[in-house]
Amino acid sequence: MEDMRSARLGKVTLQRLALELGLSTATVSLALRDSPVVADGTRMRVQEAARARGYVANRSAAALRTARTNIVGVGLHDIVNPAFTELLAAIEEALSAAGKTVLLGVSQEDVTRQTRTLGTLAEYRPDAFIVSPAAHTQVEDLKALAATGIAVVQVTREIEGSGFDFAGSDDRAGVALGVAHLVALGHRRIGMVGGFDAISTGRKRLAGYKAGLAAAGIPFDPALVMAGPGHREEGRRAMMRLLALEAPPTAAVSFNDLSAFGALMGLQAAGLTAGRDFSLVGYDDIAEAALWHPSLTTVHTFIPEYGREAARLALARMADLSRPVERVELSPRLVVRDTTSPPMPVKRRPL
Amino acid sequence: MEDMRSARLGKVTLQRLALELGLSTATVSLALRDSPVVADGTRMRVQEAARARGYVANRSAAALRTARTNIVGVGLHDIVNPAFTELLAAIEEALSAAGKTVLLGVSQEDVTRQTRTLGTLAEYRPDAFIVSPAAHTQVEDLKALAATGIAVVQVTREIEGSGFDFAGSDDRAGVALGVAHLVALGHRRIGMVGGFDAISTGRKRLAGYKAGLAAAGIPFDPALVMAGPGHREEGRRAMMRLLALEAPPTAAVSFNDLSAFGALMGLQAAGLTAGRDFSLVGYDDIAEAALWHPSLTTVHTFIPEYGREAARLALARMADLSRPVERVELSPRLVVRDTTSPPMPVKRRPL
DNA sequence: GATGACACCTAAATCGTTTAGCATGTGACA
DNA sequence: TGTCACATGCTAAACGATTTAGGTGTCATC
Repeated sequence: MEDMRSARLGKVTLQRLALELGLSTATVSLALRDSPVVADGTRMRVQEAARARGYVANRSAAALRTARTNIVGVGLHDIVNPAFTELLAAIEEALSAAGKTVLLGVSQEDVTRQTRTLGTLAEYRPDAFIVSPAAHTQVEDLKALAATGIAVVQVTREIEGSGFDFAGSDDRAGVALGVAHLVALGHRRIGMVGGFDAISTGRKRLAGYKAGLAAAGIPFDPALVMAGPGHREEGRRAMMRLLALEAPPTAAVSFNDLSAFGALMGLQAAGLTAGRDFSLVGYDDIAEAALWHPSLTTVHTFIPEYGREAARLALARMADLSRPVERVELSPRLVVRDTTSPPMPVKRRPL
Repeated sequence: MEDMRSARLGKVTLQRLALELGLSTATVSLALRDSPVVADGTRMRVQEAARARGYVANRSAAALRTARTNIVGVGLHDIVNPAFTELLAAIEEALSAAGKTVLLGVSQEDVTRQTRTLGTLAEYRPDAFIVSPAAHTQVEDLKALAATGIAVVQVTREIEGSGFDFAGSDDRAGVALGVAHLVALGHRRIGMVGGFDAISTGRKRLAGYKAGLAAAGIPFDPALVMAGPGHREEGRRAMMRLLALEAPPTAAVSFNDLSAFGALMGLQAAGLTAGRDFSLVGYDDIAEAALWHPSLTTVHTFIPEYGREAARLALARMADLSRPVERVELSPRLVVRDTTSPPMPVKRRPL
């Protein structure tokens, strides 16, 4: 009884298929993969039988033999932020189109968890890793991944000096664009909401902020920088603190759209209207940005594009481990919507 | 230095480790997995050596031998909708805590793509599948996955009569809650935005809409149902169409928050204010709902909770394939915010 | 009729683990 | 001294695919 069931449900392997067809496993294997060395008739017979018997290849076995898994490990520090969801979706789509499958790991911005997660992923011997490293990741953490000859590509964030491929946006230029826009509108006192030192994007975006100010000849005032992770809640608090300053800014750029949304809430809570009483520029241009009320002026960073680039880099590197390191930094574009306007002409507060 | 040496000496495998330690692979294997049959001293020696040499187990080999991969295939029809992102994040977290890794597949609501994707995932022999099936998925499509003895769990959506475990929200009750809320506010003419027949959630939510009306003794009017997928853009169009009716509704429930956001935009475009001129209830309560302006009254569906439930069901079923089928339907909760209010007392339009 | 050339297929050796079943060594005990 | 029990490790056979290095049969050519 048990036998019958297991016989019926019995796993159909290459060997079983070969047996049933009176062929060798070699021929069946080659036939299934459309090798030109097997005769057309045989190939069709094999493929037909495979279909009929519901044969499903066993990648573990193939991987063991070939040292190729067609798996790409994708390690992100967060997937709930819509920006990273878009990124993940783009990476998944591009890889899947190339016949690769995504093995997912999420670090939650925690290096310990990242080490554990990536270590586990590594046991599956992915052909490549695409990683957006958690804050405080060290060069060695990434190097360890590459040690076994696995391609490693950084996306969005990078560990400077790691020497791995990178795809992301030119964050420095991007935030500078936002500042330039505010300056052009007439703002001189411009704050920054969110962003922190422990990640490359934080550093690059802060640098962009400073560069933008410098280009306009505006001195940098550290009091106007409200560092923090890119959360909504954190953005709200940052805005409250900006508004509570002795000499509050009339405008701000922010680390990402999420913190900008929080900042918008902060403005609202303070009875101010963005785009009239205060100007705000976001970063990323996630779908929500256009729909917010008022709609968010922000910097569009082509996330799906650089997600696809990351996939391309991974495919290229796994094809040739020794190719020159490639960095892809897409130029962001300013998208002017309703949260920016010239500064209020007169009194905002008793200065 | 250490790295370079091990890199030069080639891949460090169990066998190599065994050789270097003067032990058999059997012993090393057992030692690494803390088997009690190996002496304490030996175990420590082995584990120390493994650490020192940077040994990374090869899951393909282990999987081949044990027919266990510790992989769970997660097939979603969409990951960009924040509701599914939250779901994915919850599933990933729960599985990862149980030592399982997520192999991701996205169907984009396309059965053909789903078949291909899940077929590919199957080659990796996941211990279980957690699936939110694309529209028009047939029972056989899922059965095919389970054929090889893989645990299959449905999440969010289900294929009725498939006989697989399921975790989701009680959508019928949920939407009925929303309708009841509108009825209690005094609305009698209530529309429905989004949702379609080809998916179980569409059917269940429509049923909830009808049930809600019936409970209030309000006749069902098919003209008030604007079916469609749960997109923002589609919600906007649906609202425009509702407002263009001869006798437009004074309120509506919607298939999900995304279509509700679209509907809010539609209202705004029509110069109406949600929560004053028109009442709207969303579904899911994604983070964005509370932040929208005005904030969205919606039905909270405990997405992370049922994501975790799905993970639990998958773990349970992979431990015991013959356990009784389990369905988990969490009861949603109405969250009243600012988009609902009593109907405008007098004229809305020339009727 | 020997000789290749060619088309097609096969035997067998891997890949790195796990595990059933057996071997060895050591004391305790009769 | 012989026997038993126990602790500890080892041998060897899987697992299911891929691939190298042939093997076999057929046909044209010299």
